Formats: sequence, structure tokens, C-alpha cells
Amino acid sequence: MPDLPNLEKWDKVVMRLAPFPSGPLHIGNARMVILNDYYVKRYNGNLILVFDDTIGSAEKQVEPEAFDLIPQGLEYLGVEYHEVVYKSDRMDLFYRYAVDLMKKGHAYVCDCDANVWRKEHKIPGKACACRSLSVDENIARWEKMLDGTYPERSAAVRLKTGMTDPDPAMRDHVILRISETEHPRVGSKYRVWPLLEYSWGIDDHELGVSHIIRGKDLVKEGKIEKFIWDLYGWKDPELIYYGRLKFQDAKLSKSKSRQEVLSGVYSGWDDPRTWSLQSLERRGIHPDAIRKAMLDLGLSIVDISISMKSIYSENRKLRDADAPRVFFVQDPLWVSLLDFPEDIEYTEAPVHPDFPDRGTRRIPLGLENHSRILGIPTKDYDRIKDGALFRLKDLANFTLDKGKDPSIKFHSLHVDEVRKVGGPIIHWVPKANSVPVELTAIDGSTVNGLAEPYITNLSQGTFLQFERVGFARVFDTSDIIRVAFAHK
RNA sequence: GCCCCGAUAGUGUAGUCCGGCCCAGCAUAAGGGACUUUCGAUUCCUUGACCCGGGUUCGAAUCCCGGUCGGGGCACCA
Repeated sequence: MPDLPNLEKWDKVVMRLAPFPSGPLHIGNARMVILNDYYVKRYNGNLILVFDDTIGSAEKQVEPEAFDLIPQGLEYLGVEYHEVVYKSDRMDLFYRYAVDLMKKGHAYVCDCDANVWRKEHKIPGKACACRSLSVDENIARWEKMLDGTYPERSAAVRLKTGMTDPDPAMRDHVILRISETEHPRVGSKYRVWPLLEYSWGIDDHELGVSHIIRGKDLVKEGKIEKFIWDLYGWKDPELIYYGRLKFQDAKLSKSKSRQEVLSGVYSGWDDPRTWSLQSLERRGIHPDAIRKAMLDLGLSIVDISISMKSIYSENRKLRDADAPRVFFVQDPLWVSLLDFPEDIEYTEAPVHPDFPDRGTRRIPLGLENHSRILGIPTKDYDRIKDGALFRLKDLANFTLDKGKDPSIKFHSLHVDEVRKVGGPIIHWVPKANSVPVELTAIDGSTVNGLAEPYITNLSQGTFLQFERVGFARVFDTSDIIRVAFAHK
């Protein structure tokens, strides 16, 4: 990663995380979070968590749970912040500066209709009458905004960024407006709320922020902030933008997630479909896998589209060595074991093939009505030809009989026999003693299956590998064992 | 319509500021081999890129101009 610009200008690197609390942080927010945390740690700086909980809009609403869900996600990612600030606690500050700006003639209260203003003033670049109001008239109007004389949308404070700016986006932007929506933290204490670019123009200075790393969707906001800093002659923080990050294999929608969680369609904020940090934690994604993948993207301002595979690949590197192996059969097809030596009542399979010292898992063959019945994956049953030789991994070699009562006939013990003919080696579970397991897939669906008895030795939180199926994490053992699929 | 930004293999990224060490490095993906009682890990090999056109220069991925394509902004959202 490159150095941060103009370090010599600042005594200390101070950065901030500014999530809008509408839900938990998800994988799409991870970049912003990790980039900021990375640089703060690199320069031994300060990181401020600022809940950007201004009133929002009908589409963007503050979700009270987010005040807990966000720190939870940060803790998981190993992000260290040194201070927590709520925008909604700083309204007096924003009001004070608003009045100051009006007194200095830099802002005015505009009572034009928003649509009219856009068509007749912004687009042609012509000032409205409100722009030339006296200071006293502006203050009088401001009081009317505060005391409720003006209904919602009938007046707003505009900053005089200039009506002739070639960029229409920069023409006298609104910086404060009226909203009577009740706020989850401060209720109806305030009816005038600042907009992002204004509140940050003030706060990045007030909080002593030295470097701002944010998505490039905020460059216009950055320009307005800079306008404010220049107005006051403040030292301007360094603005760094990165491009939009899309995941080819994950559809991210906070508003949809919120809706589905609240209505109960999703199992909760940790449902895999939310792609929340919580959901990734539940699946056993190591935070450093996310961190590594995000840092690998660098700071480019170009929009990029990556695959979750890069995170999964990092996760495998981080966790494969610790993941015990377990047999799990999702859709067992039961077969009788024929001609198998009766004195062999169980088999031993390595807990981890690369680390023999970790011992073995004992898989009893068990008896069901005096016979031995084993479950194999239906997919493998379909694939293996009638009469073909194959191997049950860590047990023995068999030939398959696809009669009306399917059975497998013992052939030989040693793996070489099946190797010679290139027969498949598949996993299996005994009918007796196996344990029901509910597996949550990435698409949120749950599938039921059976795992070998060894799984009961694994505590909640264990990251394991279902052989030939994929990696998963045990997230609940309270009733039935429940496991969340991580990746192949 | 107006404004801003960007363009290196399938996907990302390094290099671009201060032109030669880049016939372009790395990761991931894909394909193949070895190893392994997993479709995991490990290991070896292969595939594959400087948007286009001009210019400057002994020399350009790097500098300049034009074009093309892509993204974003123009909200009383964040």
C-alpha cells in the first residue's frame, strides 16, 4: 500500500469511520473499514467511529440495532477505534456554524420550491431572490425553520458555493433542511438537520481528521467540504477516494436485507444472504482473509468487480490446517454391506491428513437389524456404474449392486486395488450412530444430512471440512448440530 | 444538456509522479502433471495484458494531443 499523502502536514494521523447506521456492516463496507484501520495502525494514529446518524430520508432510515451491530462487526474484523461520536449529539455545533455562515453572508435560507429552484435557478445558473436576503432576514427565516413556522420542505439553508460554477452539482447546495421524522436516539428534539457534506465539512475539522478515505461517490461532497474549509481558512484534510467495489457472486442490498430480516424471511442479521460481517463470521470466514483481500485491491479509484473466491482462497490458506475432517452425507442413499469381515466393527480416519499426530476419528459401522447399512451420496450412487469398483474412504473397496435393494459387496481392503482401476473414492456414513446435521447453504437454504459420530466432539465455533463437500463452521450445538457452509 | 474521473492478462493489482533495470512482476482464476485414501492442502508447469490513433524521444505501459469505451455527479439521501 502507498504512503498517505502530506503526512508532514499533520502531527498525528486521525481518520474516521463514518457508517450510516441502517444495519450491520457488510462485505461491501469492509473495504472502507479496513483501509482506514490499516492506515491508522500503520501510522499509529487515531481512529474515530462516527455514527453518521443524521435523519436520512424515507429510503435511508436509521436502524437502532445498527448501533450495536456495527461495533460488533468492527470487533470481528479486528478494527481498533479510539473514540465514538454520534452526529446526532452534535446538532448544536452545526446550528452554530449555520448561523455564523449566514451572518458572514455565506449562506441563506431559501424558501423556493425544490423543483422550481432546480429548473429555474440551478440549471440556468441564475440566483433566486432568497440569495440576496439581508443577514437579519436570513436569521429571521432560520428562527422560523427552528420553531416550526416553516413546514417540512418549505425552507432550507443553502451554502453560496456559487451559481455560476460550471458544474451544476456545485451550485448553492442545500446544507440544512427540515425533517420532523423521529430520530431513534434524540427523538423529536430537532427539526432541522444537516446534510452529509455540511456536517462533515464542520466535523472533519472539529474532530481533527487528517486523512479521509472514502468511496468516490462522495467526491462532490468532498468539494463542498473543501469549500467550507477554505471559507474558514482551515487546514484541509487529505481526501482520498477509492472506486466502487462490486462482488460478482454476492448481491448486496442493505434495504432488502433489512426488510427480509424484519419480516422474518431471513433468519437474522447473520443470514448469509445479508452478506453482513456477522454472517461471514458465522460461516467461519477469518477476518484476516477479508483484510488481506481488501488490502490487495489497493487504493485505486477505478470501479472494480471481484469474486468472493479471492476471500475464500485466503480463508482456505488461513484455516485449512486447523480444520478437522468429517464425513457428512447430505442425501444418503442406503446400501447394505455384504461379505464384509464381521470382526471389523469400526474404522479409523485421520482427523487431518496432513497432521497424523492429531489422531483419528473412529467411525463405527454399527448394526441395523443385524445388518450393516451405510449411507452414500446419491450423486455418487448415480454416477457409479452397476458392478463398478469404488472405495469408501478410509474403509475398504466395494463393488456396487444397483438392485432393488442396493448393496455393496466387499472387494478388498487396500486403496491400491481401487487406484489400479481408477475407481472413485467417496465418503459415507453408517446408518447407526450417525448424527443429524442441518447445513445452511450460502443461498440461505438449509439442507439436512447425517454426519459421522465424531462431529459431536467438536464444539460450537469449530471450523471443519466436510470431505468432498467443503468447509463449514459449527455455529449451534444447543439442539441439533447446525453448521454454516463457508466455501469449497 | 452540463461537470468530474478512469482505462495493464478472465478477475484484481505492481510499475506510470522522476521515460530505459518491463519482450511487464504478483495474486486469484482456468488448463495440465506430481503427490495425497477428499472435489481440500501441497508442489511443478502452461495459458494470458499495457484501449485506439497520432506526436515528443535514441528509447514510452510510463510524457503530450485527439478519439473510443467505461464509471460517477447534477437530491431538502448517505
